[in-house]
Amino acid sequence: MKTAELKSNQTLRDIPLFSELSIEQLRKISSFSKLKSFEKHDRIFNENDFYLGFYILLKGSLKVFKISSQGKESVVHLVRPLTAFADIPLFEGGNYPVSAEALEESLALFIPKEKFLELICKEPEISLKMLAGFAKRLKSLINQLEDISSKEVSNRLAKYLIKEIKSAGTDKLPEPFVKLTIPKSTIASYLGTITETLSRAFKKLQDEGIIRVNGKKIFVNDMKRLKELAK
Amino acid sequence: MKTAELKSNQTLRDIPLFSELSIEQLRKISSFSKLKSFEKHDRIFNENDFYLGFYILLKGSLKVFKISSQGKESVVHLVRPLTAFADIPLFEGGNYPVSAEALEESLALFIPKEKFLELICKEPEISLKMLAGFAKRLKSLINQLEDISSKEVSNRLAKYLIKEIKSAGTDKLPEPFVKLTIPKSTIASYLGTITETLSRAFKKLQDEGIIRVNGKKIFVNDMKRLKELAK
DNA sequence: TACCAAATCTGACTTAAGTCAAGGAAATCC
DNA sequence: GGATTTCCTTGACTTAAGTCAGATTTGGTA
Repeated sequence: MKTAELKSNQTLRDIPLFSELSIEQLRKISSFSKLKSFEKHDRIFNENDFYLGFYILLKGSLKVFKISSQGKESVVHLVRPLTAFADIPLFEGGNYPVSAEALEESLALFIPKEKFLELICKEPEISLKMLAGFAKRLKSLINQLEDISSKEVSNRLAKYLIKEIKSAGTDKLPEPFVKLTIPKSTIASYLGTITETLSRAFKKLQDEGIIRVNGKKIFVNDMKRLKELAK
Repeated sequence: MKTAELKSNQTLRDIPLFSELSIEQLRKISSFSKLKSFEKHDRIFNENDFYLGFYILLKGSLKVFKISSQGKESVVHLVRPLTAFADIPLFEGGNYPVSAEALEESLALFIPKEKFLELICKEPEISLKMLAGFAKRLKSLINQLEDISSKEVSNRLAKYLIKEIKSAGTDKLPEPFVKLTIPKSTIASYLGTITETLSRAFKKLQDEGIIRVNGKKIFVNDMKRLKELAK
């Protein structure tokens, strides 16, 4: 990890959390936050590390995960740019409750706890934004929980693929597709399963003619049936 | 469901969310909130109902759940007194994302969305409390998710029993115990399984001499091993 | 290009948990 | 207090998914 310079306040403006702040306030945030860059496989923090502050991912992607007592990894969150992570302990106290690792070369803004809490007290608008962000994640965790306990792996995979295709923007093409940018082992863990089972789920969807797998590229032949499986 | 009168502002003071407000502010909250009482099995709201506001449970207990497309119930949250529920859409918009049903005779305070959002803008202290509440639930959902995808049913049951025993306050007795107040079918769904499997998990713990089951009363013979299973 | 290591896939097997069907126990209601 | 319904348990069976071991592919690098 190395520390870099924040190029402009425009970058800060793009972060939903800060979108409505004045130039003055953005300047203040720049003054106490730090840009940090990470190589693939770099650990950003470990579960139980002393909590110093939270991050906003600017570039790249990373996984947030826990290691169970039997040593099994559970991916809790896949983080994409402009999203905050490790913000939970800001308000709850305690150490980092999870670990985070870069999945590719990444850039994140580190915001120290104390300074941010001072800011939030002066600028209550931010706490409403924060509440909206938490609310969204609560909803998404509730859905993940429901999915994992009521659907089988191929259904969860279908849902994951649809989301990925949507965010890739190819969902309106005659043959929608995605290139998977994160390792299948991470996807497996995110879907609450293991690589072997995920591999079989891919095969199942392919054998049924719903998708076509070409290495890391997944093409959808039958979006209707994929959506049917996902719900 | 019938509407009752709020007895005093002291009740409001006991709610963590409102613990630091002035008498004046509490009076204001009383003025726009409504006490509602529910019989066992009463539905408080249904998934997709138009969102009107959130609740704080004062007495009794209830389950918050979703019904999957195959008709299976997933209990997401078991609500105990002085806890807020259905507060997520306050900040995210949309309808109720879950359903809620009373597990016994219960009493809840209903707080309408618009009035509450006005209050929160004037009183930013409340949003910090709210953030703390959300943070706690995010952590707990992350743990639930990890448990459900990495532990087997008897381990999850062990963890559940320990929590119940702690909140019953009998954990320091020579033979800690709890009386289960909610139906086993609800516990099963909360633990991400079905009644038959839960029943077998109880039996397994009993056969191993860890607990003793007497109808709805569970006695712990070997707390050490129960804790071992739970982690 | 050829090599190596990591990631992924495949097959054979095991196992935890779900399904179905039936019986027993508890709670609830006249 | 007996009947009825709801809840819980048990047994036999099926199945989805995990385990283990080995083969294959891929990507990065010399």
